[in-house]
Amino acid sequence: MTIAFQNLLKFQLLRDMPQAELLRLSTHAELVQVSKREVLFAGKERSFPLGFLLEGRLQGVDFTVDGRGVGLYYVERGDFFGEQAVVDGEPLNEHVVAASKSTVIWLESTVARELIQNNPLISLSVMKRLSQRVRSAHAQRTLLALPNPFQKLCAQILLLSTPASINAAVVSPVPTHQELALMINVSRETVTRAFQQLLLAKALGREGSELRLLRLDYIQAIARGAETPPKG
Amino acid sequence: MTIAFQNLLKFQLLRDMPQAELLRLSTHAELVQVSKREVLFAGKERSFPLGFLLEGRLQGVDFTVDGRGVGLYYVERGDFFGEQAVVDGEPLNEHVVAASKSTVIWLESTVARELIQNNPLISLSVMKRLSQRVRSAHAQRTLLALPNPFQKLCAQILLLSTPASINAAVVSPVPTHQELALMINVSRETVTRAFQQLLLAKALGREGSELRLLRLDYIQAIARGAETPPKG
DNA sequence: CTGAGTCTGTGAGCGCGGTCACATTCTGGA
DNA sequence: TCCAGAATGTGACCGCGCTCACAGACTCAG
Repeated sequence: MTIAFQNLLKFQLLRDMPQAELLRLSTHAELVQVSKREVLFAGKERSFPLGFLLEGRLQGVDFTVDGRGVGLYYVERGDFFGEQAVVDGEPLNEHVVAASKSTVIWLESTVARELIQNNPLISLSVMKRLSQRVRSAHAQRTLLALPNPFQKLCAQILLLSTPASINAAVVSPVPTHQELALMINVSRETVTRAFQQLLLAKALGREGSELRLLRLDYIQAIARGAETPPKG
Repeated sequence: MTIAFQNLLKFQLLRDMPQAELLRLSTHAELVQVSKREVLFAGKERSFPLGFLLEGRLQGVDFTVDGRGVGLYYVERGDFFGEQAVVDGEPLNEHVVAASKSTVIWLESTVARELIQNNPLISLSVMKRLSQRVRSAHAQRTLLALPNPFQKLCAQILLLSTPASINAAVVSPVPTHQELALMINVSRETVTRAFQQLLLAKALGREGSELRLLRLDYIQAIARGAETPPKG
C-alpha cells in the first residue's frame, strides 16, 4: 500500500502539490498492472478509490438492463478517473475496463476525498474535469441522434480524432469495429460496411494502428448530412 | 441588476451562506420571467452567468449538425444550472429553453465563479451536482442502447418518475409525445403508438397533467426486455 | 512456426420504425 | 366564448439496418 511518490508527479492534477503532501499520498496509494480486457472497476462497488492512469488506455463501459454493452468514454494516459464516486459517495455504475495493457495507481478513497475537498486548486481541476465529462457525454448523446450509421460513424471518428494537418486528422489507436459499434449504437457489421465505403472513397486510410482521415472536409460533410455517403 | 436577497434563500446551494454575503450576491443578480418555449440560453454564448430556477421548469436541448433537436435534461424548481460554463469558462453548447412559464435568477459570471472557487462547501455542492449530471447523462446514453422503442419509452418513463406507492409511480408534469421522442430518439408517431398500447394494457393512466404508472413491475419488465410489449 | 482466438469482410432476408399525409382532440389566450 | 395552434391519433408504404451464418485475414503466445 505504498508507491514511489515520483509516480504522482506525472499527473497534471497533482503538479502543484508540495512534495511532503505527495509523499503522504503515496503511502495511501497502490500500483496495479492489468492486461487487455481486464476489469478494473466493476459497477456498483462499495469503495471508491480515485484512479490515475500511468500507462495504457481504459474504457468506461455500461450495460443495459437487458445486458448489451455500451461504450461511454476513454481514459487516456495521464488522466484520472472515478472522481464522481469519490465526490458524492455513490457507486460508479459503469465498469472500467483496460482497452490495452495498462498501469493504474489507486488512491485510497478517504484520502482522495480529503485531497479534493481541502485544496481549492484541486477542487477546481476536478470541477473542470467533471464539466468536460458532461460536455462529452452530451456530445455523444447528440451524435446518436444522427439519422443513419454513416453520419454517426463519421461524427464519432471526428470526435476521436486529433488534427494532423490542414484537411487531415488522425485517430490513434483505432478502436475495433466492435468497439465503435457499441459507441454509436449500430451493429458491428454495419460499421464494417460503412468503413469499406469510406476506404474505397479514399476518405480514410489505415496505417498500422493509426487511422488517417484523408479528406477531413468530406467526412465532416457526411456527418452533417450535406454529402450523401458513397454507395457500393 | 439587483434583486431581493430573500430570493436566494430558497436555494439549497446557498443555504449556509452568511446573510452579508447573500446581500452582496443579490446586487449582482437579475430576475427574469420567461414564457413557455422561450430560449433562456442559446448555445455558444460568450458570457456565462449561473442560473437559479425560482419557478417553473427548463429543459436543456442540443441540436445535431444536421439540425434536429435532442432533449438532454430537465432543470427543476430550486435547482441551479449553467455551472459547467462558469467552472471552465467554455461556452455551454446546448440551449436552455423554458418547458413552462418560468422565473430565473441570473448571477453574474465573475461573481458566480468567485463564489464557487472561494467556498469549499459550495465547491463540494457543485462537484456533487456535476457528478449527478454525468450519471444521468450516462443513464440516458445507456437507455438509448435498448433495442426497441417500447423498451426505451418504458425506461425513460421510469427515469422521469417518482415513486408513489408500492408498485406505482407518477410522472409529473408529463412531457409531450414530441418531447419524449426527442429524448429517446424515436419519431413522435412511434411514441404515440407505444403509449396507446400501454394505456390499453392499463399499465399507464392519465390524470390531468400527471401520468400514473399503474403496473410498475410490468413496465420495468418491458424495459428490461423480459416482457414482450402488448401488441395492438 | 503454428494454431487459437480475435478481428474483419460479405451475402441474404425480413421486420421494424421512419416518413408522409391526414383527421381529431385539447388548450389557453384574446 | 371562440378560435388558432398545438398535441394526439392512425393508416399505408418502403427502405434501412439488424440478425444469422459463414469465410478469410490478422496477431500473438508458446
